[in-house]
Parts: sequence; structure tokens; C-alpha cells
Amino acid sequence: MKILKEIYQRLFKHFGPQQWWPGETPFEVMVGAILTQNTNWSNVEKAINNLKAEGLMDAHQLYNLDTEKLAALILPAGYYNIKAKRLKNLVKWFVETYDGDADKLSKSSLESLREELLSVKGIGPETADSIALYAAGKPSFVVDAYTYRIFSRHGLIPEETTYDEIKSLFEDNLAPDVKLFNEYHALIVRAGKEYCRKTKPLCDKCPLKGVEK
DNA sequence: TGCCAGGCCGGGT
DNA sequence: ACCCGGCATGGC
Repeated sequence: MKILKEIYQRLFKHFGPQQWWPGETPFEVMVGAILTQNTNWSNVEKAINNLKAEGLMDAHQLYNLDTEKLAALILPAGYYNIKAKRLKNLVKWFVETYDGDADKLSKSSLESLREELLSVKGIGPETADSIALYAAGKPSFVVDAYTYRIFSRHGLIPEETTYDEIKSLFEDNLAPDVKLFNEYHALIVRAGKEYCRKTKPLCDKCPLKGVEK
């Protein structure tokens, strides 16, 4: 799978370094990972700004906040009732297991951390991997809708490929490098937004044009 | 104006 | 083990 490096190089040359994840602290990254589930990032930013404005971008603050009040604050992010519950689940786990301390989080092994995250209701594979990579600094490759769309449109994976299969494709063929995984996923999202939208694919201008050959 | 955005869960086959 | 409806705001 030499093509993975070819794709990375093309994207990096085209877009340059991406500086992900957008978040001032690991905790803010975790919150963003929940809020962005099936949601445009610009809406997520509004919700994050609401929390910051109230001084609530903090694990112990959210731990003691009513779910209803939290829902009202994150309203612009959409799915606000379910996301409020999911955030509370995440915060409960983070505070009770790690005392809300991201340094302790990063001391766990990737395997146990991912398992713990997946056991939190509302955290699925992508959210777990995003938190492991971007908040805890573990080499866990993040797969998302853009990864699937870009790779399937270029005929690099079959339509029915699962999340774990795509994840393994990357992890089995790249060095487990946090910086590389970070940048690669960020570049895929960037390329997806600009050239591989569902209804507005710009395949003729895509930097990956012809990569399947 | 309808469709889409950096998913996930729970109930039904 | 899959499949699908539900969850919801803001932007183009």
C-alpha cells in the first residue's frame, strides 16, 4: 500500500500543514469531538464559544452542570439534547477515572484508553479515535466520512469496507507516528471539504485526481 | 428550498 | 449480524 504515502504527499503539497486539532486544551478537543458528530464545524464553534463565555470549558464545571442547561448552551451544534447527555457521560468518565486531568489520560495505553472510550455511551469509533489521537496524543488513526468517500470514489476500497478495516489499512501500512496520523486525517478532511463533498464533488480539480492508476 | 455537515444509538428483522 | 429511523441547527 505505497499509495497511502503517495496520497499523503499529494495532499501535503497541495494544502500544506493543517495545524489540527482546533482546540486550546485537550478537554476542549474532547468536547469538540462529541459536538462535531455529523455536524458542521462552524456550528460546533458557536457552541464551544458559548461554553467558554460562561467559563464552563472545564471538566469539573461540566460535571456539576444540569444536562438541560448544558443542552441550551450547545444548541447551535444541533442534536443538543442527545449531545448534552453524551457530554455528561464523557465528563463523568473523565472526572471519575482521571480526575479530569489530561496528563493522566495520556499515560494510559492506547488499547485500554480506546476500550474505555468506546464503553462511554455516545462515543463510537471515530469519536474515540479522535480523542485518543488529538487529546491524548496516541497513534490511533481516525477514519471519517471523508476518508471513506475519498477512498471509495478513487476505487481504492470497496463500498462495503468497514470502519475497522479502513483504520487497519492505515495503521498496518504507516509508522505509528502521532504527528503523521494527525496531519493525515486533517488533510483528508480538508480535501473532502474542498473537493469531495457529497453533492459537490470537484474531481477534475482534486489533487488526488488519477491517484488510482 | 431542500440538502448536507468531521456519528451514534436502539429497536426491528 | 445488519438495517434504518431518529436526533437538529445553520449555511449555501
